[in-house]
Amino acid sequence: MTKGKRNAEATQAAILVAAQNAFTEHGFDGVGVREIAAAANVNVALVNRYFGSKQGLFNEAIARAISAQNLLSANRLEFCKQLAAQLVASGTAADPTFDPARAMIRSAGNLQAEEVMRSALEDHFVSPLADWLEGDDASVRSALILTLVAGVAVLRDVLRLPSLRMEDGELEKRLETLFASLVDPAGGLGDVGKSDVA
Amino acid sequence: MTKGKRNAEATQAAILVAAQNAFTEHGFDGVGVREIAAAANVNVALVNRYFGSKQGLFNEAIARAISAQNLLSANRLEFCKQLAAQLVASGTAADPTFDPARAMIRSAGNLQAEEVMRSALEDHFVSPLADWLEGDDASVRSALILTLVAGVAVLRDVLRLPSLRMEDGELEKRLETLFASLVDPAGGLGDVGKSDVA
DNA sequence: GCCTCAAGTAAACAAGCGTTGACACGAAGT
DNA sequence: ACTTCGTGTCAACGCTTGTTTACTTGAGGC
Repeated sequence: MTKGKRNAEATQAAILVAAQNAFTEHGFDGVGVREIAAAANVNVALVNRYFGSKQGLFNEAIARAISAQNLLSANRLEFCKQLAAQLVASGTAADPTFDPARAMIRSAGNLQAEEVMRSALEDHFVSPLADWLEGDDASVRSALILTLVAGVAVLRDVLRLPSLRMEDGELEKRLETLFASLVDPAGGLGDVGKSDVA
Repeated sequence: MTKGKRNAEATQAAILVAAQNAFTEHGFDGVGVREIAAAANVNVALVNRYFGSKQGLFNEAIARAISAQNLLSANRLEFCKQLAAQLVASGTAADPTFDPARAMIRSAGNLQAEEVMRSALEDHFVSPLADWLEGDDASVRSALILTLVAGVAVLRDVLRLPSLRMEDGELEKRLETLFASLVDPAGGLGDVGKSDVA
């Protein structure tokens, strides 16, 4: 099957991988199809042949990424720990890797890309997570968990904000705590009798 | 001074406003200088004359916005309330308005824009806020507050994630709680049941 | 009036973009 | 051997981009 030459499957895969890496680093508008094709050692025209358009390629890239991860298997405490750990660990790879979060943030300027990302995140992240949370305002709490993930992706992985790139230990602990307060249906909400900040 | 015609000051202002609105809606790469000039009822060449380049125009737009807001005057509780309220209120204006957060998110794909935004946020938001917080890990806590702001900007204002666009009351309450837990140096960290105030 | 310089205009530049159609290759089917 | 068709190549299309150059217009100083 994999002959190395004249193999459509391998070519499509190569294009997809190159596109994912490129989108991660430069976003949808920041990279051209010629660059992607060159990185995949493939002719430009093949991008349009196999994926219809640059937009189609982006859609496919996002779709593959979203449907490939599942964090909901662990118990509630483990979920918080794993999510926090994964967040502070991301962006540490030396060689360019596909990071869906970064790719999405960097493509947030494109209107069509926004649409793809909205439905992908709502259907494959917020909604399942809300079901799993199983409490009051599960929808809002789920969305707020994604909010933290997105915020970290923006400031730490994309903008590389100095304050978020050191003291990883403290950061991870704080994130874990925040997640925990959102996983718990009560979650520090309730009456303001105690815990007063003034 | 303001004669309506052949007024350099007014022209620069018009270009800047048009640019701010355009960047808010389409991001740096999503809008052309011709569109901006047209929206400002101004010739294209004047953009480069008065701001040097499209990049210079963007820098000026961000710089003006960042140095124009200050939320740190209130006490700690009020700060949380105001920030949460401002977050859920943003993006409700009917006519196009300049929203620095949205403009930045939508421009996150551009490398030079990233640099401007990084230093602007670090110097004029995270750093002052960290000083104001005055506790252990003030830097991390400050950055995490901005993380929530950025996350909401991404998901609610840019991607318009359905889950974050309803139940505004609950959302605001939850955000306020999260902010409070980050403003408080202990902030739910450490052993359970304690919430000492400095 | 006249001169001068800032303010505004028009047109073109060079480069890049996504996309497409016509063509060459190469292996499999008969 | 010859046809067939999926695969890959090449060159160009039309369009948009940011920027610049040469030019025209307008208002104030003398």
